[in-house]
Amino acid sequence: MDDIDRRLLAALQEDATTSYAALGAAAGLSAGAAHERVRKLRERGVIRRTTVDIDPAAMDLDVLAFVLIDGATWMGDEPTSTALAAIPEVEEAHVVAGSASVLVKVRTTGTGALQDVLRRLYEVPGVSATEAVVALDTFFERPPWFHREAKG
Amino acid sequence: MDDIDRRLLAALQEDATTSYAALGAAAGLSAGAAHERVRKLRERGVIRRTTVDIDPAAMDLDVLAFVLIDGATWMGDEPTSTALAAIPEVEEAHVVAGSASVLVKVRTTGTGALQDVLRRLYEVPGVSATEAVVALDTFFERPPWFHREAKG
DNA sequence: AGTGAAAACCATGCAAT
DNA sequence: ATTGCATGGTTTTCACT
Repeated sequence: MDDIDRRLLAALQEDATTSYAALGAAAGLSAGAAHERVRKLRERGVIRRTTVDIDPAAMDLDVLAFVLIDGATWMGDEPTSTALAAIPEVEEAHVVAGSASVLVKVRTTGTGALQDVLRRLYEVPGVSATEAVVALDTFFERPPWFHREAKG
Repeated sequence: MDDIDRRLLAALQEDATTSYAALGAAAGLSAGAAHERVRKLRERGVIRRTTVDIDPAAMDLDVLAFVLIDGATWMGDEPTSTALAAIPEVEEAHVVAGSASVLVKVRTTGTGALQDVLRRLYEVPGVSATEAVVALDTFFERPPWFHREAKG
């Protein structure tokens, strides 16, 4: 993981359709060498997948909320993860430190669907209370490590 | 935005390196037609970008926190957005309803760097208090609308 | 809007360094 | 690990439907 790798990752994160020739030019490498480095970045799991970023609004996902979940029992284990992953509207789930046990990010088509997700969250074993923080406007959402300078 | 578009989006979200021939086969279309559909999805902004999903741990981003920000003044406008976007460690920023004004998602290389981000957050005009909820473990993080069945 | 084929372009493998 | 080149596959265009 050197400077060249970081430059390749920055270019790919911005536009993964960039050709290996252009990628090489951006990193000071030939197309073949760029190809080989990217192959290894995938192999090592640094690049987890190549994907498309879809506008949630186009999918009618207009309501975003963060839900702080209090647990009556320990919720940091596998069964909780599986139960939360089974709810498609739950985009992220994290075990957190603080008064809450788990924090989930939820995206739904409306407030009615959000209410339904909260109902399903209460059916997850251990959940004793929830507090929803509803987003009114999203300033921005960007990938981790986006556009940061590749510094040695 | 019909069933075919949803099938194309689902396939691309799972693996954006899929060829148009394979994409067409998955959606019941020729390669040319699949290409044209995807071109239009990009044009309409449904597909915002083609990108790579990078493992944060590979970038030494080991600490994740959600910070609830209280504001002494109205923070729902442009200057706040710009000030928050200027902090690279801030991955997301949302105006929220509830006791807090803004919620940000922050990823840093350690607790020291997190403390530094909190310091910079206090320098954003209007910020009167912050409450950080630190993630101990991430169950999962997936794209919006991931892997949902394309139903009419 | 979709098809099928042609043409331009790119990914991928390889010999050499 | 990188280069330059060859080749096969893919993207992209186009006339037709």
